[in-house]
Amino acid sequence: METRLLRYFVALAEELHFGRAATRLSISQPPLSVAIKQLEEQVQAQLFERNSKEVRLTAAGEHLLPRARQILSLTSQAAQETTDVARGVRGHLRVGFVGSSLYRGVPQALEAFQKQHPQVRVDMLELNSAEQLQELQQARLDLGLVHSVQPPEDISSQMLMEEPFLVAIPEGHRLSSRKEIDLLELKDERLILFSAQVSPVYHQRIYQMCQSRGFTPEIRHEVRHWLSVLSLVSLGQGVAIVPAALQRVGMPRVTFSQFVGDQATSELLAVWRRKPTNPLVQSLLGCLQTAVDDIAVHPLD
Amino acid sequence: METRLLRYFVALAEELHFGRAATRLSISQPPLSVAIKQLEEQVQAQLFERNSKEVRLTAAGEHLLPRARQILSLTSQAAQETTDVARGVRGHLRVGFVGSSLYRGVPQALEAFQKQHPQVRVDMLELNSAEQLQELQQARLDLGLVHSVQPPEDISSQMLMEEPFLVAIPEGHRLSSRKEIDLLELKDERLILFSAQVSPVYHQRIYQMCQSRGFTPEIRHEVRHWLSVLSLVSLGQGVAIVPAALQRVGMPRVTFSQFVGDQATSELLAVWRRKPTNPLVQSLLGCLQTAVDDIAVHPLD
DNA sequence: TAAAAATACTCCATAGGTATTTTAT
DNA sequence: ATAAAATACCTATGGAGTATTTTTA
Repeated sequence: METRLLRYFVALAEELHFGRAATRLSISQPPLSVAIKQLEEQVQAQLFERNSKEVRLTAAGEHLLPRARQILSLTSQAAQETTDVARGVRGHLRVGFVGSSLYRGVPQALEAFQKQHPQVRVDMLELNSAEQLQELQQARLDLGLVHSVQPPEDISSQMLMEEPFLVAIPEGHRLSSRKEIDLLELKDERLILFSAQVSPVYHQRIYQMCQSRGFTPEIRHEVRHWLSVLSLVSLGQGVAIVPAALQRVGMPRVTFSQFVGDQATSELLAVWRRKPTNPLVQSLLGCLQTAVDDIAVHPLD
Repeated sequence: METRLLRYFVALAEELHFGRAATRLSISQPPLSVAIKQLEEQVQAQLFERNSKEVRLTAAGEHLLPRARQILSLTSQAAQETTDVARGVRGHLRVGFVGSSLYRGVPQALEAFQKQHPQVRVDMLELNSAEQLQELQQARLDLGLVHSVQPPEDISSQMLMEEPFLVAIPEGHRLSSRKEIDLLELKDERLILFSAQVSPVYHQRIYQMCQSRGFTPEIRHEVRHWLSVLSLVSLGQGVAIVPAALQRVGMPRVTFSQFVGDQATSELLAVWRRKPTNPLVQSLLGCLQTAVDDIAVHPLD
């Protein structure tokens, strides 16, 4: 039962006149007669009771009509939607992100993207970098927002931002309000570290920074969320080495100081499958880059 | 977007291999390549990312796949159902009936019919004879069960049963337990008549019976349901002239007597549109005739 | 008798086949 | 180097057109 026959059937059922229905279909009357006969043979059912004066639907025709209409409408709808998905007007994106990206413009980027693409559903999944790469390769994720990694061959990546680590210090601490701090000054401080389990990349980088400066940091607290890190600093439980973006959280009783000289940086990368290319990924990437750059331009507003 | 292309698309989406999909579709590989390309042009979307080593769905393809499956399934379902409707296996019947038909085997006929056609929905509408004819002609009814009428040209009819009128008399009444009664004996009795509004045919016939015997019946009660007629008789409010089938109700304290000689009969006719013929109508007619005949054979069991 | 559906036939578009080329790993 | 998709080309089915016949109200 081809779509064409259903289209002809619906036209005839609505006009109840072969000539008029044929005109509406932009064909001549004989092929419509033939087509209807063919459809009737295919379903082994007479669909119309007809003579030279009138055309009426049979019970079987009455049964088919609403179904044919539904099928035709679903068909054109599916075609239109598919076009829209290809155009990037409509669709579904699954985006992974590391927790710190929330303080680096990602929420703003999402808001802008949703405004541009109201028909697109975006699902956000908080995962660490390694997990995101895995999910990407299994095509369970369309885009990842990760810390610096070596992306595999079939994964593209784009650096969104790179920012220095700062020291977060509680007010009243001996180092508080210092403009610059040497990493070595933190030697005997209680360090609040982000969980190695949740972000091994970050954890390892801090560790290596200290080691290369000649000391092993004393780890007191290991927490699973950046807000917890800042909270503990705020409560005077120690100092923390955090990406600069964390300044924007506005946590009370916490001051931030730069390191003397060049230090390792915290990176935010977007990663996605090289093929097949989902046009929405490119579009979202644009929003991300814009939002991230905006954040960088107004570092403390 | 023809059904054929959707079939090919689903096959390829499931096999993810042109050769295997083509085999499954019983065609060769090249026409499948051409067909997929054609579909992609129609929806202006690449549906598969493909090279000589692998075939994968794009986001647009992922979007289309479930919809294509649904459309194909609805299509074959609609075709099958339409065939069934034409065969009389499945469908929908709207049946009108006059109240008295409930005591003439119609419920039994329906039960038998439903057993034979579990996929058929039967809607019953209690209407008087004239209303049924109107509804039939507007195709809002498939079958009517009416009292004797002159059916119009485009309406077929079949006499289901014809039975004498009896006199229903309360126990203890002077005429009670009489085997035969002359109509004239009812001259001064209080007659309980069925509503002229609900059944003008019946009402008029009783009236004419009396008139032709030389008297005008005294009308005391005019009720809208046969059970009400019998109830009033049972309560000693009068006598009634009722179709013989009413004996089967088993109303207590009511006896039934025949009229002397030939009297007018109460008929039950089935009526239906001559065209288009719904096969279910013929089938239900068969059940009705059987059930009605059964009733006639066992008049008092 | 007249309006409309069905039939007869012709033509051409296109679905499908075979042979071959291109492509990507 | 090889497996697999794309392309080229041919054939034949069948969809659509015109002319005509049949049907029935």
